[in-house]
Amino acid sequence: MRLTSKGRYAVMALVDLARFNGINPVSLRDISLRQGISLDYLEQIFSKLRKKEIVQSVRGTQGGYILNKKAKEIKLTNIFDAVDEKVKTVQCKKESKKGCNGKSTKCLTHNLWDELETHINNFFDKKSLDDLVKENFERRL
Amino acid sequence: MRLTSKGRYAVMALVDLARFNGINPVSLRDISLRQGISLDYLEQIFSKLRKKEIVQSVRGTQGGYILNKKAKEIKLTNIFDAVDEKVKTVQCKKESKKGCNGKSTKCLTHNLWDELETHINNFFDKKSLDDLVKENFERRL
DNA sequence: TATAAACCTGACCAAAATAGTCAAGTATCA
DNA sequence: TGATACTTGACTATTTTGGTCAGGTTTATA
Repeated sequence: MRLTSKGRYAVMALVDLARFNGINPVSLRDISLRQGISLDYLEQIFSKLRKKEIVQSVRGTQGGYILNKKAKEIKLTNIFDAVDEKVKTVQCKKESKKGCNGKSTKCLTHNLWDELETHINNFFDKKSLDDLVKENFERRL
Repeated sequence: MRLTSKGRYAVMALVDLARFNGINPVSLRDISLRQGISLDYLEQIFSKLRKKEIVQSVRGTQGGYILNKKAKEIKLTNIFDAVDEKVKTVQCKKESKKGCNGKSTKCLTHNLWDELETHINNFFDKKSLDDLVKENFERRL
């Protein structure tokens, strides 16, 4: 089981954005420099975040991104969803008519992974971007 | 984030083994047939399980494997540990002297992954092999 | 004691996913 | 009109995964 860095970068970038979120949009270039994430990669990530309406883009000089909702309303689940970072457990549905392993029943661990998914998602559902900003900078927005 | 099937197979095989655990050892061949897991792959997995003393092997004709502890005492954490299925989150320690991303401080999500790891491990610490056997076969061993 | 069942080990490999890079735009503000 | 910044899509090297394959060793039993 691994957590990929795409999800991690997305969260880092958004915490950074949330922190500097104000009157002016924040450019990806600034985020790239502060967080040490390649600009090209950030663009990929923010493209997805924009499509899921987590951020808004502002084009042109002095453009950049702003949060589309309050930091408190953006849950980590939303972020991971946006960048296709899901908790993928068992792919028991490949041959849809059969159960796992091509047998006629569910595999012995089927329910286990379902429970785990729920467990993890609960964790991410509770955490908001605002929580992370507070934890890191010890101040309210 | 993904869960690999090695961990899943290990759990499946052990649930099967726990169910048929009795006077005679259970052969990998039987497990392979019942669970639809390749024999070669099972051997790799059981080699690791044996090293971590989760199972014992019995050689020779009529040989096979038996559980080394009571099913109730084998937690899923132990199983995943044995097959190197860990919750790997951030590898912030690559350049050990620096923080994440080569910066001097921890990355903004460092604590988050720590918390998540704890959260997931709590889940696996609570679940025992015996729980899974009961869930699947609705009877006590 | 021969033999077959079963364990044991390590090397090897194809496919998929990851973690990006690169190139070529388009939009918009100053 | 030029600079800045977003936008998109193709491409790719590396790593991981999910196994297979070959060649053993051990031991119960016929």
